[in-house]
This record gives sequence, structure tokens and C-alpha cells, in this order.
Amino acid sequence: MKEMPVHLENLAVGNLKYKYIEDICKEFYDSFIKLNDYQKAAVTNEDKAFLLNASVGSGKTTVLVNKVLYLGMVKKVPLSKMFVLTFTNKAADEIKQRVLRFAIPSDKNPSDKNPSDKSEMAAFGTFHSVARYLLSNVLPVEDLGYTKDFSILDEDGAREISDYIIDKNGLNIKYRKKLEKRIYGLKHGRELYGNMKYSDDIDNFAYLLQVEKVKRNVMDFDDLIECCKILLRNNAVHPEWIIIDEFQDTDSLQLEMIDNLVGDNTHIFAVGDPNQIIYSWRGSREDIFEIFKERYDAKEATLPINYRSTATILGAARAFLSGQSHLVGIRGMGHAIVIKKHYNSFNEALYLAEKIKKLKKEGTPYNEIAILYRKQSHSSVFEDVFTREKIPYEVSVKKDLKDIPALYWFFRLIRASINNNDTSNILHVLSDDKYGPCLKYPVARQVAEGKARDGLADKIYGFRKWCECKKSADDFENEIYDYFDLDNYLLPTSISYSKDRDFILKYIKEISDYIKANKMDLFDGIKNAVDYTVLYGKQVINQMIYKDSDSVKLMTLHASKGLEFKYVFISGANMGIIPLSGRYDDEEEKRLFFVGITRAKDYLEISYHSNPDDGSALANPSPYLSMIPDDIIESEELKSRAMKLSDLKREIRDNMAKKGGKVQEKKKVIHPKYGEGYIVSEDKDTISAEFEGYGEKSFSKLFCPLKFIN
DNA sequence: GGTGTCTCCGTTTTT
DNA sequence: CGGAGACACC
Repeated sequence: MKEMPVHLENLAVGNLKYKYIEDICKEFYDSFIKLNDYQKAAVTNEDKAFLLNASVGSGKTTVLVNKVLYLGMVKKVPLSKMFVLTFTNKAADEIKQRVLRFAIPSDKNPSDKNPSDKSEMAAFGTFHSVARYLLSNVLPVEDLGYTKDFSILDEDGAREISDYIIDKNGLNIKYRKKLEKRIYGLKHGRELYGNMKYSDDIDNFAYLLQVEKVKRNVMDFDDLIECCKILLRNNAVHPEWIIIDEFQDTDSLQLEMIDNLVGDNTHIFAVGDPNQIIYSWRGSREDIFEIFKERYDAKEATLPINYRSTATILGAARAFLSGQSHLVGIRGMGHAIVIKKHYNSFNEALYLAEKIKKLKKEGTPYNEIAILYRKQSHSSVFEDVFTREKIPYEVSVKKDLKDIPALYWFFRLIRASINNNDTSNILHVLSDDKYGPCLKYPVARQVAEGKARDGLADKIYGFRKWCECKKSADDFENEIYDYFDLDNYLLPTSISYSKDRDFILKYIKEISDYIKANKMDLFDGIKNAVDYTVLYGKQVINQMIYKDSDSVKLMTLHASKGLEFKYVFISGANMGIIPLSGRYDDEEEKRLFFVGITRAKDYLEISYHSNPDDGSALANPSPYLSMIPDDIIESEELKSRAMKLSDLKREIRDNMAKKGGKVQEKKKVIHPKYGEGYIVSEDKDTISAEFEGYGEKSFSKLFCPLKFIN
């Protein structure tokens, strides 16, 4: 396997070997034939357990899709007997979409020539969504005290339950702001404040929390996997094939769930890249590949050919690979890697704004441009400048349901209505101070306990009945707004009213579409659609907000994993940021940088700041920059200003003395972000001004944002 | 309630 | 290294 030739001329020989596939299924063969030898071997491999090391950009998803097609069309394994597990909904969706283009004979109807049925792919999805599917359709969740229509708890919900328990039981909990982290630590066997002098009620709290969740029939994300894992022990669910994507991100809990899914006749096929382990702080582990190989006695192979990046970019990437990793490119050298020194991130943002405008003019869509940085906080400068320069951008992560308060309120109203045990949502909907009846908290509490009444609460409690006599998704779509009398509750006089209303109607439409697409009963469908919103979180909202608009992508290095762009700009590669201070020997930081580099298809530019505005950054460049081979770097140092303010002032005074002129009156300027300031110095390229509260900033004259007042 | 001392933590975030 | 939180002591 490992000796498989890279040279393409050998493909013909390989194809002869696979000729039988054409006889069985021409349609699949046409897709299969386009793969390289490594990919073909992985697709047709039928070892009991197999580990595929897929290097960056090596066509991992294509292999996964073809694997599913091969099993379905050639080996006649029904889709319903396959589990395809991913870490993001996006990845799961892509695989499903691509599989759906083919006709795979179904379980129920083996000779079916129609396209594959989506419902056969219930176990294609994220670990969490597959766990949810099993818990509400296959496993006896009642054994754990739940009912099949449990709902999924989001962060806010979890926090509210915690507050409730602490309040009600008068518990003594320290470090409450870090409660979630502490519970997480407790679950994973390492307590955050293990050596507290005086312990608190954390153990008792953890127990009561679990009890309360069962009582309310809600599960958080971890509970989904945990419950599934427990129930699988005594209830055999053994697929014929388990296919796992991004295997390097698997945590212990998920590994246990997989263990319990594996039966005597189960095949496991895991695909991942050990060079892209960047989430170990979230539970994924560096030894996961070793564990897998040992536990299942797995065979192993590599996909070495990178189709994505130029030879130059791969040359830089290789410098960050550990051990004997192969990474073979097929593209030409392309543009050199550009390393730029900027005064600070503001200057860089101005520079990038111009650069991006130019690229756009030359025909590059904004979508092909990404700016990557280490911390979320680094995005704001780019946001400010791009807004002003009218460059459309999208910050990944930032937008979710909570950013549209009215929609979030409505979402909780629906959740309260489908699960009347869910008191935290009921309370919230009734006592919110903007939307709804805006009851005082104690009054809302009384209503929730049945000791008082309220019009909206009656609708919440009557919702199930209403659904049962209405029946159709169309009725829901047309009447739900009036059923809850939303015009009354959504502040019709507020400025945001029409937008709020719009979002809610859109969301109602989404729910209705979901129910129709999945051919579900109304009540069940709404419940499922709402859980889907929790599981899909941001994606649902993002779709509603930016329907495939062309925009520059701003994101952290972490968030960039799995994506690719023609132009990639990595910003702020300073000592203390990349890698973070105190983590100079941390391999994970190196892998993170590797992930960033390998997002670029054609052009990669890395910057650092001579006067960084992030407090933890030092003024010198990241040690990683010197790891990139010199001969592929084009370093263009922007003129840097004197580092110390005092030096700069002396310089100015000296200059003035030389000129022999009087000290001129300070020129007053206005800057859109820093406000009023005074010119301190000026030369042929740059201009420096001092702002109260911000200190001295210098700007390139080419795109100077300053307004001169006198 | 004010003050001094000690300890922990910093950043990344999907589901 | 600096801030937040907990705690002891007065």
C-alpha cells in the first residue's frame, strides 16, 4: 500500500484492475475513474478497520463520497446500514448532497432506480445529530428517565437551569463564572479548582443538575453522546459500515460511542490528518490514531497528493510537518510567499482594503479572499475599516440566534410551547423585558407554576392541541403568527419592528419547509425543526442573513480548518500571538499555523506588526516565519516608524531645529476611529498624529483616513 | 468593609 | 505579568 506509485502513467494498470466495477455499475465507474491510485485503493478497501491519513487538500471528501457510493452501488450495502460521522453539519451536508446525486438501491426496494432517499441517510451526520436520531428513534431512552420527545439544551438554557438549582437548594458554588468549565472538568476527571482550601457544593450540584435535566426532559450536547453511549451497551445497534470524517477531532466520549456501535460484522473506516490536530483543548487527543490502530488492529494508508496549493505554498507548509509526513503537490511554483511588516493592525487593515479592492477589480471575487488571525479580538479593526471602505465581509462565528433578540425570543416561545416542562424557556418568554407580556419575574414564576394566568402562557400550554387540530405545515406557516398574537408582543412601535417581523416570518417559513421536506406530522416536525436549529446553530442563521453573498471572509485560524481560498492573508504573526506567549514549544501552535498556510491555493501573505496593538504581542516577528525556506519568500518591509514615542519626539524636534523654523502650530486632524488629534510628524510616505487615549498612530499617505481641520 | 495574600488563568469554539 | 476571585484577618 505504502509503495503505491505516485506517477500518473501507472493509472492505466490500476484501471484494468478495477474493470469489474464498470460491469457492475457504469454510473459509479465514471466517477471512480477520475480518482488517483491512492484514492481508488482507499475507496475499494474492505479491511475490517482502516485508517486513512489524508494530508491537506488531498481530496478527502471525494474519497468519502466515493466510498459510500462504492459500498452502496457496487457492494450493495444499503445506505441505512452505514453510519457516516462528521464533526460539522457543513461536512455532513456536503457528503449527503453529493451522494444524493446518485441512485443507490434502497433497503426497502433493492431494484429501485430512483435517486437515493434522504431518509435512508438518518445516520449520516454529526456525532450529535446521529446520537439524537438514535435516542429518539432507536434506543429505549426511557431507561434513563427521558421520553422520546426530549429536547436539546442550548447554552443559555443550561445556564438558567444551573441558576435555578443553585438558588432553589441554596448551594454554595464558588467561581460561578467558570461553572461550565468546572463541570466539564469534573466530567473529564480533572477538577479545575482541585486544591481549593474550602470546597463548595460542586459535586452535589453536578448530581442535582443531572436530575433536573431528566425531570425537564432536556439534554445538553454532551448528554446526547453520553446517553447514546450508555444505551448502546445493552441495545445492539451495529451498522455494517462506520465511516468517520476528521477523525483527528474525536474525543474520548465519541470514541466510546463508536466502540459501542461496533459489532462482529462492522467495518470501520476512519479518515483524518494528524497534522491538523488543533482542538486538543476541547477534548481531541494526539494519540487518537495510535489508540484506533491498536484497538481495532487497523490497516493504514496515506493520501499524499495535494491538489489545492502551489508548490511554493506547500514548500512553506512542509516546514511545519512533524516526522516523515509526505505531502506531494501537482501544481507549479506560483507566486512567492509574501511576508509584510506593518506598523500595526490598523495600518494593515488600510493596506488590505486597498489590496482587496484591487484584486476585486482584477476579477477575483471577494469569496476567494480570507483574512486569518489568532484571536477573535483581532477582527474588529478589519471590520471597522472594511465597513468604511465598503468592502463586504463576513466574520465567521459571530452571528448566532442571540444576535437577533426578537427572533431568539420567538425561538424560545416555540421551544416552551412544544415542551411545557421546559420552565426556563417559559419563564424567559413571559418575563423578557422587551418582547412578550413583560411580566415581573415573580409573576412569571407564578404563571409557570399554574398559580396565575396569562394570555400568552395559555397559548403556550394550548399549542399542542392547536397543532393536533391544524395538522398541516401550511396552516402553521399562515396562522402561527396570529395564533400567538405576535404583533401585540413584538413592540410594533420599535425601530427594529419590521426587521424583527421579517426574521420571524422567515424562520417560520424555515420550520414549515423543514416539516414538508421531511414529511413529518406538524407537532413532531416543529419539535424536530427546533432541535435542528439548536444542533445547526449558526448555520441556520447565517443562511437567513447572508444568502450566498460575495464577501471577504474574516476568521480565526481555528475556524479556517477545512476551507480553501485563492488568496489568504495571515495577520499578526508576531511573537506572543503565533504562537501565543509561553507556548513556543507547543506542537499544536505549529499545527495551527500549518492549517492557516495550507488554506491558500494561489497566494499567501503573512504579516507581523512592528507596533502591535494586542497587549500580549511582542514587536518581533513570529519564530515560525524563519522556518519558511528563504528562497520562496518575498519579504517587503513597510517603512517602520521609530518604536518609542520619546525617540520619535526627539527626532521631530531635531528635524525642526535643522530647518531652523519656529515650532509650528500643531495641525489638527480628525480620524474616524480615534477622533481628534494633532499631527506630530510627516515625511514623504507617512504621516503621524497623536490622539488622546490612543497615543501616536502613523498612516500611509496613499490612503490616509485623516481629515484636516485647519 | 477594607486590605493583604494567595491561586489560577490567559487563547482557540463545534455541537 | 496582571487581573479576578476567594479568603483571612482586622
